[in-house]
Amino acid sequence: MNLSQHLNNRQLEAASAIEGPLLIIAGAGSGKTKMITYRMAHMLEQGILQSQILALTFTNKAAKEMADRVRAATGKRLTSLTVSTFHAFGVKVLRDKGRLLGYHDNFSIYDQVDRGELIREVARELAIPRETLDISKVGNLFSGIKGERRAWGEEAKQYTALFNEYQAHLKAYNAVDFDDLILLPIRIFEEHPAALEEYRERFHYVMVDEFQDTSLAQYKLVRLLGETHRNLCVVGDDDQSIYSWRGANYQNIVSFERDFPERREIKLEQNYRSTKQILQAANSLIAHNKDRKQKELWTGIEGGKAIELFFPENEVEEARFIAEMIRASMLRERLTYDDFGILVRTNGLTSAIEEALLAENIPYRISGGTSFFQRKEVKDVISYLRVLANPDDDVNLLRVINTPRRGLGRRFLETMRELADRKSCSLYTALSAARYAADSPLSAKSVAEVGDFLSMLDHYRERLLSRGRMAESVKSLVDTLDYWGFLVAEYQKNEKVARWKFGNITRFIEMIERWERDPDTEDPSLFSFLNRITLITRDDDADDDERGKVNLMTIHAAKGLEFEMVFVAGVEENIIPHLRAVEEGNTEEERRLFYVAITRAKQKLYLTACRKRKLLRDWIEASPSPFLQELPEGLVEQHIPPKEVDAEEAKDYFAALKARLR
DNA sequence: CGTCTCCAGGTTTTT
DNA sequence: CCTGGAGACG
Repeated sequence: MNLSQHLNNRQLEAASAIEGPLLIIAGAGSGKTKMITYRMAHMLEQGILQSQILALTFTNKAAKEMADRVRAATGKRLTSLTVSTFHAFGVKVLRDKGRLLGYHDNFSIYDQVDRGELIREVARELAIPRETLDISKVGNLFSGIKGERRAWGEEAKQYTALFNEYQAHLKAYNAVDFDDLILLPIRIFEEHPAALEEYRERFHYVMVDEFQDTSLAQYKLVRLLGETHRNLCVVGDDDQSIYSWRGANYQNIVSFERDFPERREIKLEQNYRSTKQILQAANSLIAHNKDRKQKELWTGIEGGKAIELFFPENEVEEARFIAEMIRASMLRERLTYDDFGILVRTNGLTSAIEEALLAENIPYRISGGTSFFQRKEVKDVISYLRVLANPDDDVNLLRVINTPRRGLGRRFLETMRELADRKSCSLYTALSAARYAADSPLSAKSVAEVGDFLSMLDHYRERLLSRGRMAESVKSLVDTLDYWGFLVAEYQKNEKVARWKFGNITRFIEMIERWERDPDTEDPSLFSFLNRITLITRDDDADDDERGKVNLMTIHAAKGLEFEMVFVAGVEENIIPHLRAVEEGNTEEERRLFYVAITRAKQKLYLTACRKRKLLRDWIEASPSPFLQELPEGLVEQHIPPKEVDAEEAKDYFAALKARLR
């Protein structure tokens, strides 16, 4: 393979530096993925074994894309190359070595919904009044503490007892939360040097993509693995760090420089994606951030068109404008649907746009929002599977014990929880005991119901844990539960909804079947299936029929993607930058977010800022985003409809914008 | 004792 | 607009 044929000098330098620590600062659109692909292909060509390489990414999509591209470049089957997200890697380590910390390999993984339910449950046990507890806030606090990005401050201290109980419950349920997937591997490696040694021996070459999005804990994990052989390559762009709320800390770039002083540093600054106009706008915007590594992105792409800024009356107008613009440009510019990206700050902003696209008959795909696996009906089935895999998982047992209804209600559960607390055992154990106990505190009717429930679980546990034909067993389970009858009863007024929901379950079962039959699935067991789907948010299974559609998504979801034509909707104060972020003092991150949005565009960028917008129930006046002032004058063509000019003029900001236009 | 119905409250980004 | 909790009914 001749690298210099495909890569520019900087890229070539990065791709050929295999030994020793390497820091690559890769600007937006600088051919990062290409460089990584060739770097990996080059490594394999140099005789490095697939099994010696560990590549860590942030999203499943990125992992899949990287593997696909390396496969395409080398033409090899990648049987033992590890390309995985941090969390998926954590699962692997935990399944491999979790026993060292007392975990069984059927552990459950809790997402933040489960986490919230567990916190609620623990708070109930500790008799903490519900109204004093903001579940999601406490959940974030716990996550922050576990990820070492928050300390036990004054206001946090009041939750110490709750936290300790939360942790104890997780352990008792043989469950881990997302933070544990990083933390527990670190603990395993710190407490069991032999395990660490084994992993260091195995992975001689470690690579991290989107390094600016790693958390402190993730960096610690990577450092542990790479400390001895020091073949650690990290690739990132501090200007695209947009996940600080989830613990991402681009200061890790500085830490890396400190921990690996002999590192080489390479900057990729040539942009192959966007026109001069777009790149200039992006550069000038991001220059307003104080805290960044100096770099100057440049492009050779000439002949670009102006960025255009429109001010629709409200979000319905905005959506219609975008839909019409797409229709018109398809003909004019000879573009196809998938050349368009519509980016928004929050998921809530997609609905008006969806409606307009539907009305215009424009096929679209939407990513983000509640994922397929979070839908209630799917989650119900998954909860059953989790309980079958791990009966001590109280959170999931609670979710299914009365769904569909079997007359085991609030009072019954209170009795059972009391019993479980008293014997300090799991609910499942308490149920099993109550079923046969002579002095059972339950009514005969409840005992009979519990008996049926447990027998049913036993039956399906046996079926699902023995190898093979999972999909069939799940289908049978759904039939036995009469979930269809349950849905019909639940949505009497709306049979369509019931049918749609059942359709989702059918789809879910088909997914199991496909996964089960896929020869690439290493371990087609219930455990590995459950672990896998917890870590999938987007429905990445459905990528075949998604071609030829307009892409509607949040800016976060758009990172790493590019489109010929990009619309950024809702470029308004309190949205970009988001009000909550500004309150928390994260304006710089919001600027980076806008930077990411702008740099997705190859040829043409449209920005829209509504005059009015419906918030909750009422209409509010909206103002254009202050970031618009940071774009260079003359680059942005502004379209203010003449009739609108007087009424809003009172808004001084708007007047300022208008003045600049003339 | 369990279920149904109505009402209030709340929406940043996601592995 | 959807969810979770409180109170009425069966």
